[in-house]
Amino acid sequence: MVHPRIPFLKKIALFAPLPDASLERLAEIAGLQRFSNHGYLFREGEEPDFIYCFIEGGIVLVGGVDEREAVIEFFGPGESVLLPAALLGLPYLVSARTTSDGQALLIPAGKLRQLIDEDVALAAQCARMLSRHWRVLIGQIKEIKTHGAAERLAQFLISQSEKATGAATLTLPGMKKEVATRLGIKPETLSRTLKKLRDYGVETDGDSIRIQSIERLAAFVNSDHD
Amino acid sequence: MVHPRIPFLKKIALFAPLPDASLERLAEIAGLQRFSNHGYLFREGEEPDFIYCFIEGGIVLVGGVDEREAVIEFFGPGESVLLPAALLGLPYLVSARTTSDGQALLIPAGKLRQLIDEDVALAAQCARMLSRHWRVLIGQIKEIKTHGAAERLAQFLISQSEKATGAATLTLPGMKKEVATRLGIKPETLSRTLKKLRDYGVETDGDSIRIQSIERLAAFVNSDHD
DNA sequence: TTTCCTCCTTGATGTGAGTCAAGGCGAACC
DNA sequence: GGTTCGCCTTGACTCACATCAAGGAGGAAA
Repeated sequence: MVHPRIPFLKKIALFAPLPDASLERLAEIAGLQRFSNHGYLFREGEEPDFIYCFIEGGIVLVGGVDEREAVIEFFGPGESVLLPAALLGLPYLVSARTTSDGQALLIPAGKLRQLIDEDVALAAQCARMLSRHWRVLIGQIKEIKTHGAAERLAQFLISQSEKATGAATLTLPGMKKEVATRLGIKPETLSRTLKKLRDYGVETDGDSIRIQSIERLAAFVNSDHD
Repeated sequence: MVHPRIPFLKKIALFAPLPDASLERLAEIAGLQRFSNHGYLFREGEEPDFIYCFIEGGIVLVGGVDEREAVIEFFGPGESVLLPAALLGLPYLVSARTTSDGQALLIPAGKLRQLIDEDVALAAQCARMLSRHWRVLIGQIKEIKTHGAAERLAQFLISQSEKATGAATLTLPGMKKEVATRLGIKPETLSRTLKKLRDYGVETDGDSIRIQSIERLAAFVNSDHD
């Protein structure tokens, strides 16, 4: 008798590699929830109730408020957020705004904290996933500190395209103004910078972007162009 | 018969909360090593051999090379680095330059990867420590994206002082030029910015800094001062 | 003492991105 | 249809920080 939520758990990178026994324990406590676009799933400063694992649709993690808002990263299907806050039982450092309709698995933070002290497979997998997140953030910090706006945008576009070579088409994971603060720039600057990248084979049409050659863009990122 | 390296392990935040059984397993594989100032402990791109836990002295984590160098963070006694790379078995994303003489516990990455799949206490503790690091990095990203140079410097000085109120004296954790890139600015700008902060009660004398009132500095960070 | 470093500071000038302000464009609604 | 509203783009101007260039201060070695 397999639990009906197991197939959903298998879609989440954090849980997919776990043995059946662990998955079943998680399935017991997990809940499925729909959400709609342009809302907040949770806000900075709140106590951690759940971790969110996205089955469909996605969110953008933002820190700070209004004019001092910093977009940390976009998250979509298969990804999960809030593990750090849940494990430590500390208030969220960020808010999550939905970027589309969708549904998410919610795992209660308290129960997860219990499980992690009893289940090696789960604990080890959490550590590995957190390690991956750490590396993503390090990459972002290096990029902000060492590259200008145009290079950061180019790198971001490359990271958003699944392919690693040739031409690619992608859809921006959120509104342009969210993409702008993800890159640490203003919407006006994003607009101008996208125009500059036309010279390097980047065509824009609304929130859909076409890269003529990923290699060419990548060359631009790594060039010193003094 | 207690292992002689256990007292050292107890000084490391990552391991301190672990039960004796876990500590003994770690003690078996750990080694103690001295290092001297102005050298590299490891470099970006290398395969992970060890995680480094600092007993005495410290390092600065830097990404990139030379003129495109980004200082990620300073680490000192009780702290540890490279857990993410070790757990995933992926090449280092950063290099470590020593900022003083000192000694570190080295834990072999391969052995640690084995242990973590067998020892719940260790795995859970790694997950918690990685969660803490995640939150530190998120804080840094928010700060870079939402605050100007003077505010970032002020916040950094506050974070470096142990106290949370009143007056404080602190020593910069590295050379001024390293502090500068930690803040995402140039050494010249750091110099000028420190001068500006004199108006807010920050006195500089070489690498030693005196803050007259932490509350006053904190107020400056959070003010919009338009 | 001298030279020769390396690190830091200071001043003059340059520039990338921010700010301010106007308008375009599509979606939703009456 | 027309109106409104939110998102994006564009242009003119500003400013924070970078760059370039010239010392100064301290330490090490001869």
